[in-house]
Amino acid sequence: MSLPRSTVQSLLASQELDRDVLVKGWVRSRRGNKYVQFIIVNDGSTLHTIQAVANAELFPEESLKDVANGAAVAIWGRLVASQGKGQAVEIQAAEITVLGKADPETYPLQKKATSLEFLREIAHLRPRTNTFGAVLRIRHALAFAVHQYFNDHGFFYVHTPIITGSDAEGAGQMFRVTTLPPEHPPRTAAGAVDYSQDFFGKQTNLTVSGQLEGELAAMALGSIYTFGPTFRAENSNTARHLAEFWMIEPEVAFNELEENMDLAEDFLRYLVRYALERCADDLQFLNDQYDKDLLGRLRSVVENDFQRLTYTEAVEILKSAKQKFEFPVDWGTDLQSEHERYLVEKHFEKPVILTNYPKEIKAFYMKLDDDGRTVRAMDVLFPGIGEIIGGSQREEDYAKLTARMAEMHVPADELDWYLDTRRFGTAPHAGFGLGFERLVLFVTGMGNIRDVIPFPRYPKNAAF
RNA sequence: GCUUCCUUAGCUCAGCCGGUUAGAGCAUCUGACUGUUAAUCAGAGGGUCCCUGGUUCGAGCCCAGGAGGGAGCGCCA
Repeated sequence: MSLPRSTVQSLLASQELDRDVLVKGWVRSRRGNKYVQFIIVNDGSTLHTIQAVANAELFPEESLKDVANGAAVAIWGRLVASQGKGQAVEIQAAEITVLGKADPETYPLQKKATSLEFLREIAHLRPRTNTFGAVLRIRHALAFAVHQYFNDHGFFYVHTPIITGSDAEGAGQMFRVTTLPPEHPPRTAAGAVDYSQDFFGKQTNLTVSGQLEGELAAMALGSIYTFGPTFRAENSNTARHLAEFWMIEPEVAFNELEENMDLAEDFLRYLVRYALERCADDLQFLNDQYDKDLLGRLRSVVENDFQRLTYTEAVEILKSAKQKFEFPVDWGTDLQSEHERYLVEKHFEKPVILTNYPKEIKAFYMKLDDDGRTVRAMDVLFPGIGEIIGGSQREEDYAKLTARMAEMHVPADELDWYLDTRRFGTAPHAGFGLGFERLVLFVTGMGNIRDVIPFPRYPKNAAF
């Protein structure tokens, strides 16, 4: 019996019946009587399961004792049209081997649905559930689509460093990377920790963004993107933040804000369309189980243009809104979640791109508008998610950039390498950052970002 | 970090005004059933009521502190 293993997905789609097959997977359920037993198997290749039928002449009930929920099994048999009603095909089992037992008394997953909070505590086993199988397959498809899109559009994938020697990237608190002994680190004469004796001879951190390095690459290769892990040591306790997450950051030389928005919109639409086309079963399952509006919302994103408006226009809309807000709206302050939600979910009822924010509330590298008050920033806001993309046209003028850095107390000496792009052959360029988990959150309709990454990292939690 | 809610069987939860031996559904185990579809039916086992301290004749229930979890807010992607 040296039959190659077939996936459940390929067997369910097979037109070729009455042939010998081998399937390997994990038992989801076994039921029946002393004459016939039905074994339901999933192997992760698809949301769906295949049913193996074990007749008592070949398999007395005692012999199937270990074929319990959660056990890994190999089943040889004949792929046949099902006699039952719930499925088109099934396997008439000839031989069943238990590859790995799962004690029903202690196996934490049961046939019945359970809470996402409980599954978060057993994140090492939750991929075996329908929900997380679906989420992880969709996550894969979206990651693949990211590379597909950029490759098709002439972008180069650039690997920016995970460990960074700069702590001035301006995107939040960083995790320190060091090999110095925490109890007795070497000290300088002045008593400070002597990082010159550390592994890299200086203070190093985990990256909070690959953008600055991405800009360097874009100023040579033209169109680039990064797609890698990113770390923020911020005490953010929300359903939309992680301490470790994956970020996609395209950067394009010669692009200005308008083209940056075009790229963001086309890119997001492509990703959502890709998932709708490739992950129909998984999305249908999530739609039915969690969010009846999911598929409609995804189609609406694919079919409708995003609403573009400036920060100033948004403030005017919010000020004349009938709705009362907890926080007042005032030009110059950043918009609150409730304001963004109003614009996206109530006023426009579609994704919104907000541009030209006051310079005071945005990063130092964003290009100053001619009025000197606003910068060429853009935030893409999605229903239920909030900010899914943050980006800008970058300040390419050396004098203006260094002036902004001085105003915002960004140490220019540490970013001298970055300033070289403005010294030598500077040019307009623009880019943005897309939080990959926020994209997966939107596409799957999950409510908590901790449920769209296999092993979530957040304050007080680094299990597994 | 702030606000607020929650923590009772493996899971999801109920538990009245503080009062005898803490309950249900599902799961598990045993049995029944000739093709089941989250199979069904019958029975059984299963509890540190999150922890610590307090009030009380008596605490799952009231009080204080702590731990863990959810939701919202802030920071942002």
